[in-house]
Amino acid sequence: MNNDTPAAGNFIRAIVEDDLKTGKHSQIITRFPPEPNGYLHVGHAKALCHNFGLAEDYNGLCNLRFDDTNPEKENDEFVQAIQDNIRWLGFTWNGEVKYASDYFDKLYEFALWFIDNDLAYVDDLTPEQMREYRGTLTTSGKDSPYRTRSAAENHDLFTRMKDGEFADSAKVLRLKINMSSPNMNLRDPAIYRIKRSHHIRTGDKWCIYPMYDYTHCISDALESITHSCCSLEFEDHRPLYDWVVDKLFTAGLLPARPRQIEFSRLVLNYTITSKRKLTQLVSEGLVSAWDDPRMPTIAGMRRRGYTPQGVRLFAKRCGISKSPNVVDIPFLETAIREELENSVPRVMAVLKPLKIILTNFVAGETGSRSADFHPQHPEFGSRLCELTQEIYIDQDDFQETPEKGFQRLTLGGEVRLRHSYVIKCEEVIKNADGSISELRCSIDPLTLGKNPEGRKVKGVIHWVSATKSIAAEVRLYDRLFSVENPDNVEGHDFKEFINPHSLDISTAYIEPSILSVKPEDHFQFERVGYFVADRYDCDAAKGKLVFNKTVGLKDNWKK
RNA sequence: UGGGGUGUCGCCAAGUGGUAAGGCAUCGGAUUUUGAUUCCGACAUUCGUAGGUUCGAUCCCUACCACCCCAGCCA
Repeated sequence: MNNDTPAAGNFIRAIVEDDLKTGKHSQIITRFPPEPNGYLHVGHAKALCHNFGLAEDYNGLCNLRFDDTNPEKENDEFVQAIQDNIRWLGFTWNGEVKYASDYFDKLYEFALWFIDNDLAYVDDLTPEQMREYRGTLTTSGKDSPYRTRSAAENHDLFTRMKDGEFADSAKVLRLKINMSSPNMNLRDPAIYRIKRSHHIRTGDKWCIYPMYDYTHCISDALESITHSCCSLEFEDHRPLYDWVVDKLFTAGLLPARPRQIEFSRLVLNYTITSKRKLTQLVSEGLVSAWDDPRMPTIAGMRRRGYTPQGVRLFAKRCGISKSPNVVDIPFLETAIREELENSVPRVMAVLKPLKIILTNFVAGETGSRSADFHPQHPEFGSRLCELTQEIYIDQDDFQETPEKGFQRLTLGGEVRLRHSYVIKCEEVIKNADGSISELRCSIDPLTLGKNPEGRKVKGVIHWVSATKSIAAEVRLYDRLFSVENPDNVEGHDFKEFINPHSLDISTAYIEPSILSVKPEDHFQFERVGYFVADRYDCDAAKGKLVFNKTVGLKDNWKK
């Protein structure tokens, strides 16, 4: 089994344990707050496993809250897909799905409260002017001329903003904090903008929308979130988070004061996790869809054959810290493979067929063996591996003149047919162009279910009956990008690095037991790798068999 | 030249004043009708660098270096 490392003591768990021990909280509540502007990817999977995992492990709750404050980019397809992904990973959110937009009325009232307490003002500066007034990283900003408007005037103006009296972008509501703060986030951040855009939940009710920094912390507090975990880039938003929450909490308007804790986001080499760029791959048809098996999306990984347990194992192994969490794809693949190892049946399939005629095969006399679907798990059942006179083996398993160390079939050499006899290659039949067309081999009749006497046959190869095997479409995947960091190569667009060989479709011949396959059934094709029946295209009843290669087997043959 | 972070084995990652967990990878070896799996064993005298405090420092102090984030009416 996978030696599940104990949920590594990470620094956030240490904080949670301490809060529980000291009685600061009797129960923790975390939250996962995706913006529905794209599909969830492997980086979200890490964050999601952390937030939901924390709740699971400490008997707490985890809310699912869509951060739907920017109607221009958000849509319902994403809302649905995200929920599917989370359920698929096996997590359950607390109560109903929540939306930041559930709090739009509250948020509006609080904005008025900030205004009435002289902590917010309506600003008429244009976006360009605002940028100028903000100053730079090294120079202080300066106050907007509108900063000194009276509370009454601001109250009136903001009300009219809401009522649609002003054009989009004509005014914004800003918090009155400190224009010379070294922290840019505190230089009077805008918290409301005018934007006439149809919202997936609230329709056309609003023409002003609250912004992230203002919305997120208040939403957390309204839900009594105890630990609000996010990625590192929000570290210097924390003073703002605390500023907003403290003001409202002190005034008795909020039930809790959540704590924001930041950890590093996941970086997977040879892939991208920018939602904008993933969107581009889909919209430009560079991949088939968001769930293309080559996509690093949760939906893509699912279609590729990754399992929830495998993804969760991966996330756990990545850990939670504040140092850059850069990992290689094999690290992900190992977790997937490891989890599949003991949970899926094995069958034989030949991807690049080479025909063999068994010269001394006698129908009705030459025997066949029944074999378990998993060597360590007899409970998976068994099936007959029926030998026929003509079989296919994989082209890679034969070398006329073997290279050093090759222990498969050679001319004049012997090899074990898995679950069947030892055979010996007597003759190589070639085409006019010199390529091999078929092999003539003889069976050693004394080797069915037992080792030959007096000699050792080391090699074991897989095979299928040429006449009884089932042809199926197999989709072989390789990494989508050919460089480690496609996102970040100076002077180049990430699309230049798309691997032209990331998808290879071919035909495989699979043993007949495969006929009972159902979509999303996982298998190990022995000696080849793990495959999954495509969840949409595989339909055995209609005679259409389609398998996606999930991940190859480890290959320790050192050439 | 501002602010916020991070630097522990090839990659993740614990630890934190008492002499470096674990996982992945790698390398040996055993078992094996999958060159898979499984199993055993090896794998940082050293914690970005340089000083300092201390009986003792990866952990405290000082300086330095490298890298990441921040100037959206995005999240």
